[in-house]
This record gives sequence, C-alpha cells and structure tokens, in this order.
Amino acid sequence: MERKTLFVDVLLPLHLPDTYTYRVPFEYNDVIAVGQRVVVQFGSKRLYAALVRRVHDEVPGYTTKYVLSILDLEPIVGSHQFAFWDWMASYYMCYAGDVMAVALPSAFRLSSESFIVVHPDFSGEYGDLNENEISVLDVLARQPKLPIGEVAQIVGFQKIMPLIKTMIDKKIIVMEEELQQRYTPKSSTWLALAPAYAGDEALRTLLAGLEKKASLQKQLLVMLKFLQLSKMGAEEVKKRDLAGCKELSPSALNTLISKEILLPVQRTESRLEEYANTTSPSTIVLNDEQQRAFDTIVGSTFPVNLLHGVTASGKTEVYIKLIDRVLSEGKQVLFLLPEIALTAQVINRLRKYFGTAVGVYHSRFTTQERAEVWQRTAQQTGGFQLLVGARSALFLPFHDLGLVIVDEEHDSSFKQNEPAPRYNGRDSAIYLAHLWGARTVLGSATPSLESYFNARNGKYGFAEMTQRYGGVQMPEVLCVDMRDAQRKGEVRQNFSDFLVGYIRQALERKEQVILFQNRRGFSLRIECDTCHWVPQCKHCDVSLVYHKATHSMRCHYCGYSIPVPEECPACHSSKLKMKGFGTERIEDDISILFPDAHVARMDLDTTAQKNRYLEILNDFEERKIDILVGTQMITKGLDFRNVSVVGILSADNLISFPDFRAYERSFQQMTQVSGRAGRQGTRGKVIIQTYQPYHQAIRDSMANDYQSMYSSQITERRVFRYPPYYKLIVVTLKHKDQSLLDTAAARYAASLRGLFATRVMGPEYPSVMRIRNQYIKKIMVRFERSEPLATAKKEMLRLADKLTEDKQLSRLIVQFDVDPL
DNA sequence: AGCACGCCGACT
DNA sequence: GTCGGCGTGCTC
Repeated sequence: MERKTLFVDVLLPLHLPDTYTYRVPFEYNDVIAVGQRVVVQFGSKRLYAALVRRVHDEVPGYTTKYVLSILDLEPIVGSHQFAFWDWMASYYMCYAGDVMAVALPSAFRLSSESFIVVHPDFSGEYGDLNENEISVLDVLARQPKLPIGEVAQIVGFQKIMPLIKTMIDKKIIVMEEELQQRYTPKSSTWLALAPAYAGDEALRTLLAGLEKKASLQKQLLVMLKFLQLSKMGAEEVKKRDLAGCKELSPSALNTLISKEILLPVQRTESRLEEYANTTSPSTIVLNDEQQRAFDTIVGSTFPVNLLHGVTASGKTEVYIKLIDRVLSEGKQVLFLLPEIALTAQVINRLRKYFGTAVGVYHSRFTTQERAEVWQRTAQQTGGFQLLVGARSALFLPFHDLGLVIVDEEHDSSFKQNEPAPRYNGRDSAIYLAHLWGARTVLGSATPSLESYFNARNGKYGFAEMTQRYGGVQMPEVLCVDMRDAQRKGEVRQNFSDFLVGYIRQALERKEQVILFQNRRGFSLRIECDTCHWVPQCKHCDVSLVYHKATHSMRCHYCGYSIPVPEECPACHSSKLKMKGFGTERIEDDISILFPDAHVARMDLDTTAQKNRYLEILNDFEERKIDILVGTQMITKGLDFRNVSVVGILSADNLISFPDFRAYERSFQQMTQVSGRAGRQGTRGKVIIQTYQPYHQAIRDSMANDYQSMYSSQITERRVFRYPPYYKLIVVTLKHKDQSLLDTAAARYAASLRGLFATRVMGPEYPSVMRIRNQYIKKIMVRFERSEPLATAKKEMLRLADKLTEDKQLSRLIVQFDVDPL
C-alpha cells in the first residue's frame, strides 16, 4: 500500500504572521487532525505545542522538520473557535498566533524548559574543573537532570549562561529540551467493598468472621459503611475521607486492601467545587417593568438587544429568566462581566439558580482550574451550560451557544489594550453569538454611546427599566462649588465643609460612606519649589511617582525607581514639595478629620495583592469599615446596602480629561458611583465637589439624565467625526531612534494619505512620547461607519510591511488598535 | 517572541 | 588580547 506523505500547517502561540509547515511521520497519518496540538521544534532548540490548522500533502519548496508527537487524541479547538479566531485576527489586525496565545488556557501551552544532563562521554575526571563546575556536577550526580534555572542557586550567582556554555564546550554536560505538560488531572484513590461483601448480609458475615484482634479492621469497615450511607448509599468512599479519621489505623486499611476486601480505584477529581442550586429560576417573579423588558427581548427580531436599566433596577433577574429559557432548550449561555465585577456575590447568585451548570472563568483562577473549566465547557453532557467570565471566556470551546449576555456593557475594561489582539470583549461577543446564530443581550445602567446609538438606529433591539427594584429611591445628587467654598474658607484638605457635614451625619447614624477619587491625577509627584524641577524616568518620558510603602520614586511604565531625593539636583534647594491628590492622601486626611472612623482604601496599590480586594469588600460588607476611599474600582456593580453618602471628591479631573469620551465617561462613572448610595431604606446622598458646577456633564449626572448626555454627545461625535459615526484605527509606531521614527511615521502617513486622503490624522507624539526608551508616534485613521473596512485594513497592513522592508527600519514596531477606547 | 550570529567597549 | 554588550535577521 502506498503511504502518503502528509504535512501540517501549524499555528504557534507567537507573534508571527504565518503558519509553519511540518511533516507528519507515517505512523501518525491516521490520527492527525485539525485542532490537535502537536509538539514541534521551532528554531534551534525551542519546542512548542503548536496547533494543527491544516493537514495536506502539498510538498513545500523547503525541507521541513517532523512533527515530534501528537498531544491530543481529540481536537481541542473546533471549527467555530477557529472561525472566531480568524475573525479576531483580521478585524483587530493582528496575527493568528497572537489570538492563540490569549485564547488557549496556559495549561494547554507547553512549557519548554531547558535541562542539563551529564555528557554521555564525560570521563568523570574532576581534575581540571573549577569550583563551580564541580558544584554543578555534584548536584547532577544526585539527580540526572537539572533545570538551568536552578544552577544559579547552586553556584550562588546569576550570570550562569557563560558557565553552562563552557561546560557544554568542554563536553561535561549537554542540554536536554524537556517538554513539560502543565495540565495533569487531579486524581485520588477511592475505596469500595469487593462485590463479594457488598450486601449487608455478606458484610455482617465478614465482620463476624474477622479475628478478635482485628478490631481495627472492623472499625474501619463500620466507618466505611457509615460513609457510604451518609453519601446516600454511594459505592465508593474517598480513601482520604476514611484515612482522615484519627482512630482508624492506616495499616489496618492496607491489610483490608491486600486481602482484597476493599478495592482501590483511581478517579480523576475536579479541582472545582461543586455547587448545587438551591432555588429554581421559576420562583423569580418579575415586576411589571422587568417583565416588559423580558418580553421585549424574547420577542425581539434583532440578534442584539440592549437592556438599559438604571442602577439597582433588577437587570440580573431578567438575565436569569433569559438564561433559564435558553438552558432549557439545551443550549449554552455565556455571561460576560468586567473582571472586577466578577465577585462572589454575582457568582453565588447565579449558582443559587443554576447550580452545577455554572462554570466560572477568570484570571483569579489557577491555570489548572481554567483548563478544567475549558474541558467541561466542551463536554456535551454533564458539562457546564452557563459560563460566567471576563472577556477571555469568549474563547471557551462551546458546543452549542444559544445566548451571550454582556453585563456592564459600557465598561472600558472589556477592551484589551496591551498585548495584541487589542480586542473589545463586547464587540467580539456579538460576533461570536453571530457565528452560533445566538442572541446577544447587552446590559448597562449607562450604555456606551455606540450601543445606544445602534439601538436608536434600528440595529439593536431595545428594552428599558427606569425604576429601582423594590421601590428604592434614586439618590439625591448635590453639588459643591469648590471655588465658592474655597472663597468662603469652607475647604480643608480638599474636603468641603458641606461634604464633611454629611459624612459626620452618616457616621453618627452608623451608616457607611464611599469617597471616590478618579485615578487620573491620583499619583503624588515631587516638585522643587524653587526651580520647578520634577524627577523624571530615565527610560520613559514621564515624571516619577511617589510610593509611600517603599519611600521611593517610581515610574509607572517601566518600574524604574530612585530613592526620594533630599534636595533638588538642579538648584540644590531642599524645598521639595509633594504635589497631587491621591487616594492615599485622602485616606490620611480623612483619618485626621474623623480619627475614630475605620477608613480603608481600595485602588490599584492596595488590590495588587491577590485577595486583598475581596477582603476589603468583605470588611465593608460586614461594616468593619466606615469610610471606603477608592478609584473607579468601587463603581463596579457591587451591592453596598448600608451606604448613605457617596462623595465624588474632584469631578474636574474627570470632565476635563482631554479625550473625546471624557464627557460620556464622567457621566458613566458619576452615575455608577451614585448607584452605590442608599440602596435600602433612606434616600442616599451623593455629593459632587467641582470647580465647574455648571458643566453639562455634572448637570446631567445630577439629574441622572442619560438622554440629555446622549443627545449632546452624539451631536458632538458627528460634528467632530468620532464614533459611533466614524470608526477609528490608531496606528502606533515605535522606534528607539527618534529621527528614524519621525521619517518612518511621516512616510507611513504619506502612503496612507495616498489611499485614504483626509481620513488620516497625524502622525503625532502621544502625551507620553517615550516608553522604555522607545519613541512613540501615533497616526489615526477614521472611516465612515458605512465603509467596508476589510480591504482598507489589508492595505494598511501591506503598507506597514512595505515600510519595514527598508533595512534601516527593520526594528520599527507597528501596532494597530481598531476601535480604540 | 526567542535565539544565534556578528561587530565594538571594559576587563584579564 | 578576550569577555560580553546588544543590534539584526530567521524560525517550517
């Protein structure tokens, strides 16, 4: 029989434009399939788990390497996923490898770790070896292979590569590339009574038959029976449960096993906790408004529907009803949330209704747990039906997706900014749903202008809820004119007497207070009072930021840090002043004003530690905290029942941010923060401190007037040619050499203008023009909404390739950001 | 992205 | 004189 020579085109999880072709060893001809992972060598040493995209018999015009092994019996990525990946790569102008790198849970990527082993021909002569070489060999004598990373600890210094290189050259050691699969299912031993003793009668005979001195064995069997009964007559009992009882002896257990009275079974075990549902979704009774919204969405002919419901209007109940409907058709549901809103409260609420059908997928899970959620999403029966997660949950291997819900649809954290693919989770969700012929529901109290525009213009269906659930009143929003207050001497440490008065009242009534400070302008900087010198980062074009914990000045972009200067290096003045108005400062100030109050702070600094965020939320919920100071984090969908006062300390740095979305964003943030106030009982108070009390954004927020915000903004967007009327693509060019960057940017802009004429803006330096020693320039291209962009994007990529063909510009970095936020 | 090959400064 | 810096180009 003729044996066919097969090749595979594989995708590597790397920032590379193409697939690579490998030859399939004959013995794999019948097994190899698209969507499987294979191990391949790429470059001179590195091994990767690559993904098969195509199997074919076209002999390439170059010699190929062989596929080394196949990792999966079944494909782990299916056709819908590949279609979704391809769309994402082309829409967001990145490589398929970029998408693969974010899409696959890291447990499915293989780590190629370099190991060293003793050279097979090494004589064993220690004679002319130095001290370090001997230490390494000593360790190798005890363990056959050694990860390179551990060599540093053995020899006690970091620069180990020269040492290893010489040892290799001297033929003392060799490298061994070792593939290590990170995901291994967790397994445990379970015990069952041998079939011969399974019945009650047989067991009784067995117990009676055991010798008197075997009382420990008897005890064990009795305990086993007890565990079986307590687990509703389960056959098998976990060995760990049995061995865990102190009175029982492990040796007796082993005797029973060796006598084959107990049979051990290895079972793979879930790392995820199981939750049974305690309530049926049918017990939820929607109020009139919720029912209307539900009916509108169910009856809608639009694939995408926007649910605009004010804070605490009960959107979740509507979602649950919608989810229930789709699940009962046997289809899967994806529920997307901003990462930060994925709290225990939300998840528990969904588990209450959907129990074991709920899978949760987000970055706080370990890689192993993520891999398990992945597998149980793909599982046809008995797997997860409702997947709750942040944007990366879009990549899960659904088998029959019927509904996608994107809650807090307006939230800017749905957009991935830094590594490519720079995708918007909300927009990608709509495409994913489209691929499956599924519905999308976007929900928000403050919809993005884009979504609201689409709803208004007959692209999306629309449902609205204007009342808070359970008759809770909307908070009263008050505004303090800080200029006026300052003139009257009613401001102390950035707090107006007006706000302080309300805080005091709330504390006296044992109610809680939230103080919101926008992250912009949050950082503390140092400035010389005499010559206005400000410490700058060596590698980036930014000033350094004061960090209290380390008493140092740090760069937010590259991490460069210096000790806090004693005097100004420029004029030797020692009058260095702290500038800025951050959460840390507010926390200190408020503690001075209210020394007896428990004050906590929640921002990027405090929540960097993994569970600190949850701890703070918990403490707040348990009323251990009286005043919570924080950045936008505190605005995310959380349920604060006892908050009566919310203070927005400086609305000005929200509204005067130089960005076409500043108005929309400040409205959203102020409205979301306000939503934290007075959820139960009394009407909450929101106090906005501002120097511009008559600014339209402040007025709209005070009146909670989304319509007014929308109509004024949408006009501006049209006039100034911004989304949703125009689609933006921002091209970022980076180079170490500023003048080369300038020429490159100018040349690229010129070639773009040749195609797109006046749609091209720039190039311009961004506000931070240098990061990590790379100079940065941006070019913005705006297309009309109706223009088809596929070819335009291809042209933009082609022109960028042409640009970097120039040897001088080979190190130019070109990045695309489609629909930037 | 990683890694190797290749050309110019601070050390034996 | 070498070690080692990172700048440039390639990976099926």
